[in-house]
Amino acid sequence: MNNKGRFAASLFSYSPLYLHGVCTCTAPFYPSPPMADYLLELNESQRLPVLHGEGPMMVLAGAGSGKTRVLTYRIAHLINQGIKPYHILALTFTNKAAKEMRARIEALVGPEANQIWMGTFHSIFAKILRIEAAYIGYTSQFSIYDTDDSRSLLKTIVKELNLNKETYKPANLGSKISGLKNKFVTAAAYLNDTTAQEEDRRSGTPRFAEIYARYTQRCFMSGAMDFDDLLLKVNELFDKSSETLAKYQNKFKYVMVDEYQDTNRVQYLIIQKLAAFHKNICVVGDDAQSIYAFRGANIQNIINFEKDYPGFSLYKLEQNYRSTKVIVNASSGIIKNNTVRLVKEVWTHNEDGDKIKVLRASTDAEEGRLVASSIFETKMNQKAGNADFAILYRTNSQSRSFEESLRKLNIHYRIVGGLSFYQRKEIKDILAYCRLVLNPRDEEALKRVINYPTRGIGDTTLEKVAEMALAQDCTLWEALQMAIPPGFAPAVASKLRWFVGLILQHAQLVAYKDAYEVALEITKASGIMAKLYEDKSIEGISRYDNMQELLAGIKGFVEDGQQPDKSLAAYMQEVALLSDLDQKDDNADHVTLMTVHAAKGLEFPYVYIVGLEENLFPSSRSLGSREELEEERRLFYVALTRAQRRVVISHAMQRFKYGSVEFAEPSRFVAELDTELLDQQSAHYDDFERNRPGFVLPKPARMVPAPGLQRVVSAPSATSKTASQESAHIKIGQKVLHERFGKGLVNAIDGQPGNEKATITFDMYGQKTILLRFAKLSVLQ
DNA sequence: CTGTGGTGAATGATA
DNA sequence: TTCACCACAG
Repeated sequence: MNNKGRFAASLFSYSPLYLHGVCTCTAPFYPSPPMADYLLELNESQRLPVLHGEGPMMVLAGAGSGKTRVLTYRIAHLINQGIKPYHILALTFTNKAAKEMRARIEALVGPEANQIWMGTFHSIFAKILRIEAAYIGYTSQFSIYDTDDSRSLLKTIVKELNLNKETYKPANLGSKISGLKNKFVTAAAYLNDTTAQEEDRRSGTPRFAEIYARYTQRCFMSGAMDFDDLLLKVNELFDKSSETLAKYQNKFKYVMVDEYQDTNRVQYLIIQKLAAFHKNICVVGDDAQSIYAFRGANIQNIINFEKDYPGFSLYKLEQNYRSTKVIVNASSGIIKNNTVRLVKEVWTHNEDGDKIKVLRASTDAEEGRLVASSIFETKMNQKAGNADFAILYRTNSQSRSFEESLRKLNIHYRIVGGLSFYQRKEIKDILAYCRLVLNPRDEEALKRVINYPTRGIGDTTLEKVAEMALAQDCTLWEALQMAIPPGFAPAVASKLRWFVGLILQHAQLVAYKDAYEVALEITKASGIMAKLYEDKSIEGISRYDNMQELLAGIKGFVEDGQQPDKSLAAYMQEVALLSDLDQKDDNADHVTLMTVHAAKGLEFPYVYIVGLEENLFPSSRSLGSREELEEERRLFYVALTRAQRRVVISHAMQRFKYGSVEFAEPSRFVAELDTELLDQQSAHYDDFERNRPGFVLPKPARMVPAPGLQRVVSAPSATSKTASQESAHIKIGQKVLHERFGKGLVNAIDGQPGNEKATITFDMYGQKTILLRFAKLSVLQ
């Protein structure tokens, strides 16, 4: 009857079979009305999913193909068709994306757009959990533990169990627990899993199961959930109470999921449950942009989608509107090196555009200078503004050299990510007071502030209280209240009493004062304000300013007309799940510096992808498995596809790591770029580098005059040995030594002169194809 | 109990 | 390089 099944069957393939049909679909559910204006703004393959009526559907969308647009218009269209906005659930990746989408929908359908349930998985689920908390033994005032809180709790537990903190590192325990939770393995399930525990014994952490169980129990006692719990508990809720599930199934007649490729197992299960009744589920994603496997995202979810909804409609968006042909072709070429892919071919009508530049720097500092001066130059030549540029790196710690160089050229920049505002100590301290006022059982918040500012409640005292809590199997807060008469010197007891009173007093304010008033009063009464005010050091002043900024932010929240609930609880709920990407966008003109992960979903005319070195990008931690390496490659794909007009890539030959210099070689991803799309600039090497033993100077490429502020380095002298000269020595049958792969035998050489590729069988690593231009090879015998 | 200074370990991306 | 933790002196 239809051909959907056939397409569904060929959706996933290890050796991709390209289908040229752009889309398969049934006729739109709704009889075609006179086409609304907004539908004319879409191309054919975008319009079809927008018009899709009921029933499950998936939109596979290439980068820059208008995925968000489709989602936005589809929701708007549903509302125009008479669907009530509060029957629509839309799950996005960031709060910012949700906000923007809501604004665009509002422009199409009017103010009722604010009734759509739209937000991140975490924020929507937190909202549901606040409403339904009683079903799972929580109150609606539960706290949300961030990563630091979780780690600190784990640390306490390890200490309580008298375990070695070297073998049981909080960070490792935390990520293991998170991984389990995302795979839907609860502590109870883990305790029953003898195989897993056997594995723990073998790996030297036999008591892991116990720690996991205790962690879970302590979170529960503290009335707290960690990030993973926000998902896990919703699932638990729906399992426990079928009426609650039915309520939400009925409420959310239409379920939309953006960035579906980045959902994990628990998210998948919840979506499946919610959509089980109406089956009006619409997922949008791009397998090539799946970059969160490390936190449990599972490509399997896309395959499961076929199994769960065998008759689903598949739509593909393959026309890229964002980037030039060079960029589209380069990124497609990169992603083709992955074996696991879905069937999709991205193309564009856009102009060819500039070739991709590769900047080579001798050091990370020079990389910063080269990139900054290239931005400077481009700004002049192209009349571009700062905001047209982005510098994307693999790790946050790489930002420094770019910051310095940009600052020297007086180019304004903004760093996204890294230490966010809400992660700063002074901010977290104030928020911990707020948390405590709302939920005094919150152990982590309590430990954080009971002696901050210092008020004579030291470690010994706290330890005593903790012992009592442990003995009585109650929370610190409860122990604190009953502990006051016995066992404490009168002076200490009165300090404890004072603290309890402080919290209780403000807890009462919550009922009738708004978030700003409560926060301001607790900041004053606790002594934080005075403490921060006293400190007149540079950092101290900035801490005080941050406090003021936080208070101003809370005031802004309270005064926001859009915000119906002005309570402290409402504010805290908002703030706990903010990510750095959600920062209020200011319109100032600055270059954006961020990780590639953070750049997902964004676009910039000029994109600099930096630090393209082995062991950095791809990360050294990814080299162990094909899956992880392919994720790195998708990450590079994401980076490339952020660019609209021009991509510049850079790498350094040496960089600072742990405060000392490490040598680096160019990333394999650079070699994977089609050389026809590359425009190589000259390399800059200092003498130190050139004298390094075993160093082979790459083939000098076309010299490009450095911009005025750039130190000009002369071309390699005639006496230095170039790679092309070196590679001339390399013939078939030759034995060679490679810096990383060791000894090998050359089987074949092909490619253009100056760009030869050699196929070499290495003793240790097997056969590899290597670009001689990049390889550090020396000839044996 | 508090504050300081020294030592040692860590840098993968995130809600 | 930077941060976290520990020991020690006040």
